Amino acid sequence: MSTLKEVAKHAGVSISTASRVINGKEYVSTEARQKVTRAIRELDYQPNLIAQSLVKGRETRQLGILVYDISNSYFAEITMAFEAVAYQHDYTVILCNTAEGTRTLKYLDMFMQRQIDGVAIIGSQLETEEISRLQLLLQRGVPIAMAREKGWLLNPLLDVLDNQTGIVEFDTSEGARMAIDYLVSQGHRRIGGLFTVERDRLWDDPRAQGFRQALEKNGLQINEDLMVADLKTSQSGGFLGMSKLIHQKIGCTAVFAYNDEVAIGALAHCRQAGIRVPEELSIVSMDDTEHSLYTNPPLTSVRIPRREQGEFLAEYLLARVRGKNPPSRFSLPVYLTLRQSVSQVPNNHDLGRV
Amino acid sequence: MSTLKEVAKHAGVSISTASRVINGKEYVSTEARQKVTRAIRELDYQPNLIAQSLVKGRETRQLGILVYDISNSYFAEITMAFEAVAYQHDYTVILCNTAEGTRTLKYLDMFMQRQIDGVAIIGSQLETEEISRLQLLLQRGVPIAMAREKGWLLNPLLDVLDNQTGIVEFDTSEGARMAIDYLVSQGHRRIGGLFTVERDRLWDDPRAQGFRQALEKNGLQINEDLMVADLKTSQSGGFLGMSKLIHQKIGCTAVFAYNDEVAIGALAHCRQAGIRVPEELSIVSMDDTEHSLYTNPPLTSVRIPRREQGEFLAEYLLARVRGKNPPSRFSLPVYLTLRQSVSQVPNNHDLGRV
DNA sequence: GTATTATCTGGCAACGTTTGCAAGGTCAAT
DNA sequence: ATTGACCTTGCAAACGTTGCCAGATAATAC
Repeated sequence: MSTLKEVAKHAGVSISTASRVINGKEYVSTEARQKVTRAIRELDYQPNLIAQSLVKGRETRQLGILVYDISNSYFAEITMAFEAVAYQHDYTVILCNTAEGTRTLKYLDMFMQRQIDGVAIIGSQLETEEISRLQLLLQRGVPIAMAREKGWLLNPLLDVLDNQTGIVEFDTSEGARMAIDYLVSQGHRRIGGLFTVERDRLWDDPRAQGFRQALEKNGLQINEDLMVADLKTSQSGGFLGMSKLIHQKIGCTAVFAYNDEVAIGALAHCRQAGIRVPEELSIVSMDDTEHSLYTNPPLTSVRIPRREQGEFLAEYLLARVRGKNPPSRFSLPVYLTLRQSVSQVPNNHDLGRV
Repeated sequence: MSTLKEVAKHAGVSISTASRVINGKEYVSTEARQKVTRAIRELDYQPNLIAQSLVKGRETRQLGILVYDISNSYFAEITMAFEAVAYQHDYTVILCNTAEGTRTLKYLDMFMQRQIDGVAIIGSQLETEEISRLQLLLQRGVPIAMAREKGWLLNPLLDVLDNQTGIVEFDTSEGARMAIDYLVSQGHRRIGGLFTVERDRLWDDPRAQGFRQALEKNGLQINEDLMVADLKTSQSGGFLGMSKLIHQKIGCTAVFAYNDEVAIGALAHCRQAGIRVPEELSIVSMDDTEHSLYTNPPLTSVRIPRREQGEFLAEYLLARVRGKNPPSRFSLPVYLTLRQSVSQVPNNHDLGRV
């Protein structure tokens, strides 16, 4: 493992000179420069970033990203965009999956120990202890950026962090309202919902809030039996949710799904149960991932931009690392992408089959 | 950013003693131990892993993973399993997406500079220059592990690496044969294929090889017009591929898709073109990701285990880091999962509609 | 009592860099 | 010739750890 010392020796110059060449500094004779360059090539020298980081204080050129579930393409695409930006700036990304158990806390500690340059958080709700770790990180000058849904009832401790972190947010409550409004405009009156929060915290979920608000606004009554909660955020969750909804024996003509994955599962269950979508049942969902284009039928879904999230997070952190003061707030618009999973309800069709 | 020195001072002991406490070494009085422990708590001390790595030589406790496309759930699941194992051993994972452009080379250099402890490679084919970088890595004692398909015509340079790296492999050619055999057993005689390699390298792809072999074995002739090549490995690729196949105007009753993503795209195109699957056209694919369960109809697909790949890669690297000599070869079985995307062809039904 | 061993502690060099500083050059202007 | 400005170079101190070594003290054995 060739070191700078070896390079210097091989080139017949001092370590300082070799260092200057490597860092492209001025005040080096062309002769010395050539000798060092050759030595570097001949020895396959690669600078030791560990030693560099140590002497430079911070500057490990590493960003950490806490993501809830990388196997969900929504998160995967955010992560990809994040990584792409980091790569362009010669930064490296440490990936942390936080779905199972309580990994977050340990990961945050690891970040501190690794003298990481910045931390991005996507899709994990934070416990009190984790927040205090984040505060420690901030105190030590490590920038933090988060992606989050507007409207969640946040741990009040988060307020302290609020104006010290970069935040990209999007209004899923508004998105849900748009989706429901659209369903109503198509004549739907009995609309079911598939949610992933626990039942007793149902109204904490902004998507559920939007769902409710839109129904109320349109003068429809809320029937909590039509709202399935506590599902896994996955296709299997949607599958199960749909079956539960059917067992309710309360007809609905449309279903709002928490996200595309859930909707895909729901779609699969409909198919198995012989329910035609959208003829007999309309479905809307959220995220608008690539999948929603290729389902049968393609899903009408609320678009939550993903690439933009990843890019904002990375760019914010990198700007902070450079000592700049970038805008710390970024609001992403959401909008409804119409496809074929929703159909109009005939006027006389009051009770859905489902 | 409290340092060990500060801890020592605060506790009224020497740095060495503080260090001993932190590393749980013997020969420390309980009194000293208590004082140091308290100082650590009061100062929120976290050891600086950068400094530790520097003095310990290697031991950065970081693994790098080069993965072709993290937004593909096949790769994502391998990555998740890899990360989970790393996490359990207090290792951190550097994520590198290699799909766009020539990132691999630069990433390998970054790995060297970061004194990484091990490298896993999934789904990227390696150029000559990249291989020589890998050799350098190996020379420097960095273990390497790869996941790969049997049967690819490999860069002969790879042979040199072969017995120095951990390799988990699976026979997709065999998988393709199983899939085709099954189609034939269901009476299919004209079978199309959707592939992602370039046309002129078509027979390099083991899946194409298996496709061909199975047809030949069953006495069916190969019609290259029924084999679409050069598709993107994505839903959009499958969508496009299916449309090309239809335009061939050569009827086929079944289609073999390169993987689930491609199959999902193909399915979507069928739907749009009004072709019923499996009644009018059967589809088989490979990977057997979670998606294949929830498509309409659920896909018959060749299972390529994912979690096992990620776990093997991580465990191999970690064992090597520990100086052990783990088995360096691991063959994963593939098998066909039957679902509803294939139907039997009536005896008299010779020409397919597609 | 001394010798031997076990336990505890602090000093110091090392890991591979960067960087401030001072010393030694060269060269043009005086 | 002398001055000063500017290049070029190497020395040495840092960065935060670990781990060897040598003292110091306490405990045990004779």
